[in-house]
Amino acid sequence: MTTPSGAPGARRVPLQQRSRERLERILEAAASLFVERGYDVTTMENIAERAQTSIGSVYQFYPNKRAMFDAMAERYIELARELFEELLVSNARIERWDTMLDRSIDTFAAFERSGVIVRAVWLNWQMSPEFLIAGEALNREFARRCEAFLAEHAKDLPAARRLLVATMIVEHISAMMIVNVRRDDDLGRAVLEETKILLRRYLRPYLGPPTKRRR
Amino acid sequence: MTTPSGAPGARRVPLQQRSRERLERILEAAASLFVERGYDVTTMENIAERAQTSIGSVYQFYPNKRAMFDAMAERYIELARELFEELLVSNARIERWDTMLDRSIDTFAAFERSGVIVRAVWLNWQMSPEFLIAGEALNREFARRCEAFLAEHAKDLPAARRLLVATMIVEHISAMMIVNVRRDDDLGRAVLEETKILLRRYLRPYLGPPTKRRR
Amino acid sequence: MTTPSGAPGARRVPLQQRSRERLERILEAAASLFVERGYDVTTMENIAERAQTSIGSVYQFYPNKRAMFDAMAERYIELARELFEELLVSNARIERWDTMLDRSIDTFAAFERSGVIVRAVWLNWQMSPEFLIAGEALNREFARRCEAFLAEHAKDLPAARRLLVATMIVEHISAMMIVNVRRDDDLGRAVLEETKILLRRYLRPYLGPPTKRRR
Amino acid sequence: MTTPSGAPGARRVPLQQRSRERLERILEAAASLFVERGYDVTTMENIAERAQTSIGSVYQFYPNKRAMFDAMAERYIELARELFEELLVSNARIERWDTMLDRSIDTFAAFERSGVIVRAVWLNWQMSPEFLIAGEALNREFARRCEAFLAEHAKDLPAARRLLVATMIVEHISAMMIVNVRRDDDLGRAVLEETKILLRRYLRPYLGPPTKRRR
DNA sequence: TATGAATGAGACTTCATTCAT
DNA sequence: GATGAATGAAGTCTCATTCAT
Repeated sequence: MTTPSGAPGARRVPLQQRSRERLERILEAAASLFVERGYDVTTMENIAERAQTSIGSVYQFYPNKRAMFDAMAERYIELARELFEELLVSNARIERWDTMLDRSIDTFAAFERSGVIVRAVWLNWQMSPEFLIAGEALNREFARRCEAFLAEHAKDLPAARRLLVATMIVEHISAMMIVNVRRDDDLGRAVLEETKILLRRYLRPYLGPPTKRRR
Repeated sequence: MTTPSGAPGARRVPLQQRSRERLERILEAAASLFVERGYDVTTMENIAERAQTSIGSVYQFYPNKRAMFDAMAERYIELARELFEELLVSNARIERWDTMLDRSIDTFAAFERSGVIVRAVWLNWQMSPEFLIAGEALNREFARRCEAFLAEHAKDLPAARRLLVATMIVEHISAMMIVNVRRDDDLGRAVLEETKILLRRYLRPYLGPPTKRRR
Repeated sequence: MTTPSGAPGARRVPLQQRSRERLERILEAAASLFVERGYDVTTMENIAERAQTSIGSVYQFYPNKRAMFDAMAERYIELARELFEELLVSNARIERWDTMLDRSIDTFAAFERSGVIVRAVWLNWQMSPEFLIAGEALNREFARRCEAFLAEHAKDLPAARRLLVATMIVEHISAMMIVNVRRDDDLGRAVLEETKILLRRYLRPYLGPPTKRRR
Repeated sequence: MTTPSGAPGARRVPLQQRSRERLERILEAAASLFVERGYDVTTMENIAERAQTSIGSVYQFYPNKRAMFDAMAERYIELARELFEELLVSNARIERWDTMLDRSIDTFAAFERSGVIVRAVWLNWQMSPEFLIAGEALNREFARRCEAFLAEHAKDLPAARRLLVATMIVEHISAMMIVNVRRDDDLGRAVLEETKILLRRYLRPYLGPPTKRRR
């Protein structure tokens, strides 16, 4: 956040072509290992090896293992923020809430599939004990936004239940994202698709038939 | 499996009152740490300390950390098996699928709340990189059973989609169990309750109105 | 040496039948393990197990592992001393040095074969780094006695070489005893027999033809 | 065997001057401790300390204590093999068996004195319970070679006794090598010299007067 | 006294991090 | 910068010894 974009949290911002490539290789290597084995179990040696560099080079860019993850996380957040803005804009034009839901899930899923780094951050936020708090905070944040949406659109939902329903949406989508990231097969993709149906059926009584509602 | 219940996989099965208490303390300590920090990060020293014993005592009972977890897992499986049998019996008497669903979720939730050891096993199976495979295998097994149920009851569901819907049920419940275990507050419990509603709405088109179906 | 014979170095001198038996069992168990695996590698647990007692009982008799070995060693020394006296007496009656040599080797070999405890002490004195000094001291002592014998009988041997020849006798016999203890087959026994021949041939130039020499 | 000489079985083969020195220091430190205290009793910490390095450095080169010893052993074997070939060649030119014997003993003795590593391997093969089997196998191998020699040259020795005499030669030389290694004083060296005499006298009846025999 | 559980010092080993080349 | 060797704190595990029953 304090460092310029491109290598947030990094020790040194590489300007040379060579260095930038190396940094990218290191980050990808680390991310893929974090996905495969988890943050705790991955060693710095592992990372250097997969990145085809020396361990010294890894430390050239990041002062420690945690900083590396944090750098990924910042990149994740930055990308997610952009995505979210776009999503808001594009959703603003949509009239039906079910389409918005589909669109949101698709967008999020596409994001999660967009790179190892994103996957690594998501998976470890959600699953590594080290980062549970971060992951939960994130979900809470999402839930708050959802709640706002419900406040505006779910006229049939009592205010007292709004947070609950919002949490449901977030946690179920979040869980299915993990399934999606972990199972790279057809079923994984199908589950995501089916989740749209599931949520549509779940939310209908709260949001009403997905006809044009706006104004 | 060959050792008596209560200390499967153990090095030594304590018969004295004192020792049994100590073993229980160690197991509880380990389990609570596994829940709080995760399996990988928890050290044997941590466990001994929280159990208020020496590290030597821990090793008296289990030859290594993994064996300890496995012992918990065996206990989990044993209890889960019993529970499952009971559930089958009690479900057999129920006519409405939505009641069965509620009952199943309640039973599972109660089980998960029944002790730290159960929680530790569940959480780490689902979340620790060490055990991901075990956790996935377990979910697959559950899905298979669900599939069989759907084959019998979900007349409106094409065979090709059965595995998908079964996977949905399992993964969503499983995910909410994690939420339930992790958030020990009211919202945690409410989420679980709401999941019953969610699944009822989701499954209705497949299983029809929850009227008496049997014969 | 300070404690009464029967259990030298022991914590407690067992008077009861039961206890004496147990002590004997422990000592035999320890000795056999010391022979098989060596002193360092043998654990107190191992000993208790093979003696079919508890580890507590072992400590009832000996305050620590070393004390156990020392007790065996004292027993060894005591027995060896007796043997040596007898040997001197019996050798006194013999006129031919080769017969004396044979007799000595046979006696020593028989002694070494007389029990595990003796074997354990010998082997570990000669081979365990822990006890090397003890073993070397013992050999030096033997060599000194041999030297005295040579001084009297080996008229053709210059005084300057006496210690050397004595050392040769001791070290070669000692080494063959180890072979004898380690290899319990025919070859092991044959080697010992052949060593008599070897030493006879070696010593003849120093001690002259083995005719009656004694006045 | 696949790694270059100097660091067989090693984790990492150092190419830098500095590292090679360090490795050598570690190996020497370990060897000297193995000689002084024996393999079992020597700790990795001891080795690091004497080598004036950190324990981590020791593990940089060898994954564990055993691997370190094995590396030494490989070096020993390699050197011994060369030596043996040379010995065969040089012996081929010699006509008298006693000269060959002397030469063999001298060569072996010089080898044993050539460095701590060699001494450490020999001593521990012959004495540490961990390696007894290796040591015995080695001696058996030597004995077999000796037997072959006797088959060709000891016309007066019945075939049935060949193995025995070969075993005698090997075990006696082997034992004296241990004496030689352990006692670094004049007597130690003298014993070795005297052993030549001993074996000459012992073998003469089997091999005849040491005149030219060949062809 | 016999038992065996409890203890903890100390050995082995890994790996994040530093540092010399 | 890049490299990879060096470091040592920290974790795993064993086993001699003590202690409660």
